[in-house]
Amino acid sequence: MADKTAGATTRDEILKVALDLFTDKGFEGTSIRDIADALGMTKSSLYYHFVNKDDIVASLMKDRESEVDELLEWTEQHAELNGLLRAAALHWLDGTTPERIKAMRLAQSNQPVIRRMTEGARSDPFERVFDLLLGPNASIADQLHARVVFNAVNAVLLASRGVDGSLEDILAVARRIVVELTP
Amino acid sequence: MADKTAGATTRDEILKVALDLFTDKGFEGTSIRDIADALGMTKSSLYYHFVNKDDIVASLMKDRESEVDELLEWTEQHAELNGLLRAAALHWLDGTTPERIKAMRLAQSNQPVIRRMTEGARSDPFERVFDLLLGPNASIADQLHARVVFNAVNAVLLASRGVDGSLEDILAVARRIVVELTP
DNA sequence: GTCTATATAGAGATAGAC
DNA sequence: GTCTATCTCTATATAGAC
Repeated sequence: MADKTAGATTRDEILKVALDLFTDKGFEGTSIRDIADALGMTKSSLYYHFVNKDDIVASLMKDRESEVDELLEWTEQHAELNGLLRAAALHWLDGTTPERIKAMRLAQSNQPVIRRMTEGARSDPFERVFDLLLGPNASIADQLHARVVFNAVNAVLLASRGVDGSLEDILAVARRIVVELTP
Repeated sequence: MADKTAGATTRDEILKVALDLFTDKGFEGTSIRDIADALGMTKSSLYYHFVNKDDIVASLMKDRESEVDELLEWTEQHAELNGLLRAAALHWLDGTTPERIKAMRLAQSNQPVIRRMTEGARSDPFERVFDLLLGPNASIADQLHARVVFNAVNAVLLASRGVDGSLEDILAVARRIVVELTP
């Protein structure tokens, strides 16, 4: 796409640094100045690349949208499968990259901000996936259970404070959980 | 303790309102003014009851400390039990009150703030519990898995965005998850 | 215990030169 | 594309009267 010659493009560098800071200190605990300092540039320069602070985190989230669309498509194509919940959850798991993990951490660290920014947005494609997985008559308990299955990676991330698991460790445990929860 | 005559004490009223706002809009997304307005008083009045904004959220968390201490004690007393992980997780589950759930939501909504406020504090008693549950030679995977088991309620809460489950629904699903994960 | 008034600092954001 | 300088607003927090 872009004419990437030597290092990374400035915009990508900004996103990279912002992702780390937002995840660690929180969106509102991170000032534009913090990001600029970490990059060795001034606040003003950031506004050349992004119209405002929200725009930075919006860009971070936009990068992941297509993945959920792909999941929805996959689920539609396999709607008749037996054991669809487990299969879909494992399919989602198999697509988990380090980038997605970072985005998950970002979202977990900034729930109120993400909620604010996504309310009024397009309807969550994840909801469509659950409709397909569960059918129209699922109990509340089954709805909750299915969501936990699908959020296995999130659950491991949430629980992993204090343990320094590698990406492989996290995915392996998430996979084990998915299997144990879907007999 | 306090001479509670008519309504709740003002301090408790403040904590109640602050808990809701911090959970919904986030700690830094909620101003002292927001809290004061919701209570029909002025910002200054809040500073009579709490030395600063951090103090409010610190009080909120302090209220839960004894519960973890109790869990640690229970685990020490049952250290020789077979199936200790499941038993301890279910014991923890059985002590889950609406107040604890709210505290969990607060913590999940404000991870960076909580981290900042608890770093350098006393060592997490939860860590001691996991030491007892796992022993010294547990693999990273087993450590992660045990933490997920214990965080079943958190996992359900995290996954339950978009589903309006009652307290009973949430606890029932969490219990089911604990059982399924601990054969 | 609650108020009015105010101090102070830091945030996000813009203008305009280079 | 990055800078300096600056604007403006809002936040936390305090002083002191009642």
